[in-house]
Amino acid sequence: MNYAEELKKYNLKVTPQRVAIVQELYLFGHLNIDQLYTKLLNQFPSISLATIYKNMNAMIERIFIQEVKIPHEKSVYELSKASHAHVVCEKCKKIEDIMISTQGVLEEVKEKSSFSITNSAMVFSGICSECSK
Amino acid sequence: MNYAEELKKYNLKVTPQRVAIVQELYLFGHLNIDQLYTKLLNQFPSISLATIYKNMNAMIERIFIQEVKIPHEKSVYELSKASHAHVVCEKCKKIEDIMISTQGVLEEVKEKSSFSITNSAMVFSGICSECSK
DNA sequence: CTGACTGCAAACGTTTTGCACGGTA
DNA sequence: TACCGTGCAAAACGTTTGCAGTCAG
Repeated sequence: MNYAEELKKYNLKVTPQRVAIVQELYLFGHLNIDQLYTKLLNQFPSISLATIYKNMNAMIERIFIQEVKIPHEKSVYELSKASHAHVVCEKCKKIEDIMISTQGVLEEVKEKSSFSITNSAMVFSGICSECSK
Repeated sequence: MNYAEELKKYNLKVTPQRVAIVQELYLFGHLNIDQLYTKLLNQFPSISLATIYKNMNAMIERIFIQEVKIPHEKSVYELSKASHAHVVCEKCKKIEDIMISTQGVLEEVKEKSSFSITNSAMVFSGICSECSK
């Protein structure tokens, strides 16, 4: 993944801090603000939380990254990608993406709600295989 | 619905403020903190936001009420009830409950994730029939 | 060279806490 | 009566803003 190119695609200037944010999200998949801040501090000992917030907001506005709201947890952020659901381990807090076929559910939702649906957010919680050992 | 009885079931002392909170949630289905505060101010002109937060936390702890996290919106709160999904109108912000059969989806999730799932949070966004006129 | 980005400090909005008083059981 | 809940004020927390200096294009 060429982080700089991706940033340009979204009309964002390429700065080292932004590249690092995208890189961390690419490598770790899902991070909350604190986790991101901690990781960036290694590369940029004087980086400011304000910088992170400003950049997150800029990237969210352009839908380069997205917020994932998780019951009982802090929000995490991920690079935008094809629509997918999330599973969260209630014990170790690990988050995984899963692709599920939503047609069936979406049809049912449209039938029962009379809304025309354009987006869905599905988060499933439970215990992962490691934690259930 | 007997609000006082419900509170007792959850080991919560019955106070006028708590009864009012439960009543508003029962009548309106989903409210965020500000909406709840505004409504309660009518009945209790000197009620404090601190009181509302303390009570919400107590009721959430006992799972008498639940937080619903909605993409791009403030969280709303509802009385606990049988598992269900939510649809949100992106224009008028109306929220509705819908009962959908989750078996199919849940099976797919279990297959693809190796998590044992105990909870699901599904929020579908779109435009309601009134707003699409 | 110009406008945008960074980091700092201050401001802001939301939620929590401590305390004195009052109400529930 | 003993404990818990309420309301107020202050504190804590997370996020945003303004500004001066720096950097990307």
